Parts: sequence; C-alpha cells; structure tokens
Amino acid sequence: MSLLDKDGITESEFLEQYRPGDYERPSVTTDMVIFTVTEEEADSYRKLPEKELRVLLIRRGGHPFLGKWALPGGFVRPDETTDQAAVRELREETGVGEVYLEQLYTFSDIGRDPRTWVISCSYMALINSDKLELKSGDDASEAAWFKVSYRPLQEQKELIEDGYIKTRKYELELNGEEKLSAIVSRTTTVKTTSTATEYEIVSNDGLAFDHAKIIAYAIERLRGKVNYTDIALHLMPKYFTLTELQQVYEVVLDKELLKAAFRRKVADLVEETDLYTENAGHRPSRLYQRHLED
Amino acid sequence: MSLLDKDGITESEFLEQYRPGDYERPSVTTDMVIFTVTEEEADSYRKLPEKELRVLLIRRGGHPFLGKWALPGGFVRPDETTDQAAVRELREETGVGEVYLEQLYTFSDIGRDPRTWVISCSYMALINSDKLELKSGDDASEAAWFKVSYRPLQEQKELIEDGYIKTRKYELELNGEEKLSAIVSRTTTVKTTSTATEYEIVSNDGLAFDHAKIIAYAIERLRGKVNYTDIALHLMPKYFTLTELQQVYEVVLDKELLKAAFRRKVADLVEETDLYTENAGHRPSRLYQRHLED
DNA sequence: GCAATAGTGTCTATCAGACAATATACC
DNA sequence: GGTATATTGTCTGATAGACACTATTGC
Repeated sequence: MSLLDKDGITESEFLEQYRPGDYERPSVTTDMVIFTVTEEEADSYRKLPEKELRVLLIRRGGHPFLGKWALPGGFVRPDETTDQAAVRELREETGVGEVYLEQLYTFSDIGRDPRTWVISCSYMALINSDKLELKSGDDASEAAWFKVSYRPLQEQKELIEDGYIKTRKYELELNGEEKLSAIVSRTTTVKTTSTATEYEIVSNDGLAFDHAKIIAYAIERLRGKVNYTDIALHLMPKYFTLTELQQVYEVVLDKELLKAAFRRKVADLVEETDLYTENAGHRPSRLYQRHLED
Repeated sequence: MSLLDKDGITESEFLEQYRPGDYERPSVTTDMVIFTVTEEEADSYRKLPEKELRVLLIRRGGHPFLGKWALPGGFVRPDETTDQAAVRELREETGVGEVYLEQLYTFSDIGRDPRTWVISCSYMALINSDKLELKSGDDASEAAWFKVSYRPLQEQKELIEDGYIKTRKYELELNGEEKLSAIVSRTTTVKTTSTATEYEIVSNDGLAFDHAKIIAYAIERLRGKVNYTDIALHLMPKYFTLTELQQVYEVVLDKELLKAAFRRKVADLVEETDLYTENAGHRPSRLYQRHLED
C-alpha cells in the first residue's frame, strides 16, 4: 500500500505536498434545457386543447449577450458534481426538485464564451405541467417559456475521397415574449474507418452563446429517446388520457401518429385507473398513470 | 448592436475590461476508452480464431495510483476543444488518427482525483485490427491491451415510497499483463415523476481513479449502439467475412447470435466484394466491406 | 340527433427467432 | 472422404402501419 515513486515518495506524502501546477483551467458551467408541455386554449368548447413543447429561457441582464435569451445555468462549484449543480440550478429557476434529469453533452468550442475559457456540461430536464404552476416570475430575473419548433430545412450530400459528407440544416424557432430563431447544421462525415458528427450554428437571432446548438442537441436526444423509452411520461401530469399522451408524442416528434398503433405501443408504459374525464362535450376518456414496474 | 448595461457600458468595453473572477476552477481532462478486437490463435488449423474485445490501459508511473492501470488521457488545453484533446491523446497513444470517436459522459464526482478538483470528459474510440499493428510499445510509458469481460452479477429491487430502486451489479474483468477486476453497480431510482441512474464502484482491484466506472459506461454504450447502428463496423478491417463480423457482435454483446437472423440484420450495413478467403481448410467465405451510403 | 372524441378490430407487410438444408474448399 | 465452415430457405410468431368500425357523452 505504500509504494514509492521514482523520488522515493509514498502516495500520502505525494498528496500532502501536492500543489496544483500553473496549468490554465477552464470555468465549468452547467446549462439546462428544461422542457415542458403546455396546453393552448381550443377554439370550440368541444375541441381538445392543443399541446405545445416549451423550453425555459432567461433574458440576460448583463454583458455579454445583454438582452439576449439564454438557457438557465451557472458555474459548477468545487464541492458539487455537475449533476448536483444541475439540480441546484433547476431548483433555483423552477422551484421543482424531483424531475427527470439527464446529462446531454459537454460543449467546449473555443470562444463559445467571449469572456474567458468556459466549458459547459449540458443537461436536459423534463417537467410535467402539474409542477409548472409552481414557478414563473419568482425572482427578478426575467424567465419565460418559449414554444419550440425544430424542423429540417435542407439536406446536402457531398462525395469525398473515401466517403461522403452529409449536411442537414434545421430551423429552430422559439416563440415566447419574443420570436427567436436560429439555423443549426448537423454535419456527418463518413469515411471508411471513421464517422464523425458535428453541430454548427449557421445563423442565430436572439439566443446567447452557443445555446441554439445545445437546444438543438437536446431536441434530437429527446426525439430519439421518446421512441424507445418511457421518457415522455415525465412530461405528463399524474393522470392523463392516452390521447393527451399521444399529443405529447406528436408535439415532441413533430409528426402525426396513428391512434391504434400508438395505443399498442404505449400499452406497457402506462397503467389504467378507474378515473375518467368529465364534461368534455363528448365521450369521456379513461385516465392513465405512468406504469412503474420494469 | 451596442446596448449599454446598467453601468452604461457596451459589450466590447465590458469584454475589454473583463477579468476572470476568483472562482475556483477545475482541471478538465479527457479519458479515452479505446476498444479494439483481436484474434486469438485457434487450436486446430481448421477452426476459426476466437475474437476478443480489448481496451487500452496505461500503467501509472507516478503518484497517485502508482503502478495501477489507467485509461489514456490528459488535460484539455486552453486552445483546444475536448474533442481535439481526445484526438490528440489518441494519436499520442496509438498513432492512429481516423477512427470512430464519440463523447461518452462527463464525470465529476468529488474526490475522483485525490490531488485536486478534476472533471473528466470521457470518450470512446473504436479501432480496427488493421491499424492496431501501428501502435504498442512506442514510447517509454507502459501501455497494454486488456481483454474485456463485463457481466451482470446480481440484481436487486427495492420498493420505496412512490416507486422502486433497482440495483444491478456487474463484474468487470480486464485480462492483460495483469488481471484486474472491479464490481460496478448501476442503480436506477424510479419514482412517479423522476427517473435517475447512477453508477458506483463497489470494489476495484488494479484500476486507477474512477476508471472502472468509465469503462463500464463505455461498454454499456457500445452494447447499446451495436444493436441499432453500424458502429461495430469501425472495429473491422477493410475486408471481412460475415462470420467475422458476427463474432465481433458476439464478443461485444457477450451473447451468441443466430447466423441467419444476423445476416439479414447486417445486410444493409455491408457491401459485397468479389474477394474470398483462401486456404481456410473449409469452404471459402466471401469478403465484405463497410457499406457507406446512408 | 349531432359533434367530437374514445376505444377496438383486423388486414397486411415486414421482421426476428428458430431450425434445417445445402454448398464447398482443403487436408 | 471428412471436417468445418458458408450460405440460403422457410416456418412461425410478433409487431407496425393503415384503415375501418363501433361506443359514448354533452349540448
């Protein structure tokens, strides 16, 4: 247990006398992509309300990017993990604690923060509309929910020496107090022995830092996971109808789904209750809850 | 474009006079889980060689963890992204450049490095056995390939207030110059409104830092992606038989597969060539290469 | 009764698991 | 010829897409 190194020093002696070198160190932040689903009023008393996917943004009150909208986030402290920093940020911004939280990706582009060297470890959180009431307008900082739209714009494929490069551009639109938009490209370089994917911000109107890229990445992760996990259930209130669940899937995937197939697919993810909707102007619907087993 | 903040300062003035605060900053490193597949000699001239999944480790020549085995890695420099640092590390350790590289996860547990506050952004690289010749024993540092085994040991499920906690323990064994082993647990806490997964090192014999956890995470990612992407093809040489490809899938998944079903499944991932194996002691096999389109 | 949604049935094409049958070099 | 692998065929059950049909409430 007390091996000596080439200077004849034990590990505990080494740690005792260890002084961090003069290497330059980055600041590390967490940035949170917090999603929720809200309901829009319907035209007719009979129609169901429309669902919308929303993300929480905060207007920057100081330089840099003064007045632009940014993801909630902040510096990671020496006594906490990035996970803990994310939980802390989430609680500060929304007041909620127990929600779905997942590390997304660590962004480290040079110059992504004009002030200094900052690496961001990004997270995605899913909040159900029940909890949503708790927050909003709690402290001075201006926070707002923006409706998310993320659609493919264009696709290019270029053949190269030993493979090809495929570039797909997406339009990210965020509608809230203001209308923000950005174009993000995803470039996949496929060669015989390698495959690499890169995200780039092509244009950007109203979002701070590289946050358009982070939001795009989060949406892609969310869309991917919705298909093969029960992740979308974290966007639902305690009780919900299958039609509401389907609407959430549809608004996340930006795609219409077939009712029968959808119900088969989610059958194992939900649990029947004996509750029903009432006064809907049409046939009542059974309420379900998330199925926890397995 | 030149908004003034509450002190009446423009963004460029702000950046001009910006001085990083006295916040403590972490060191950021990249750690690389570099996988390859090698062939073991067969008993009989007729039998095919057995494939093995291997990972590259480096014996630590100084404190802390002197003499233990660690993942290749190093500090991220101020003029590079974590991706670039990973590529640099990979080249330094193996001499190869164009390989599959994917960011895995950012580990930030308190005390994961006994010296100081270090956050590690981990990457997985896949190298094919062709390229493998290039490296090994190039510089003074002792690097070696270890055969990987990662098997479920035990599963527990505990019911709690509003959900359950499922703990699965895995045994990680690494066989190379020495025999290293660790037990890593994956704990999933499922409650009505949240789901969280956590990895923990239960025991650890011979691996430095929290690298057992990183390797476990990498294997799980690799196993997951093998099923629905062409990622495994990055472990293959330029030309290969379908049986060899199947063996790679089997050694990665630690599971036998049915031949007919396997061939149907990978049909679109590979491209026929007119080449065949020779002198095999049995019927020759057609050689395939990675199919690049789509 | 009618509008609007809830919920179920079923046909078909596709695909994975399972197993079998046939094919072919090389010693 | 015999061994060990290569390659294809096919049966079956499960599943997704597509569409249609029936059910039920509140006004």
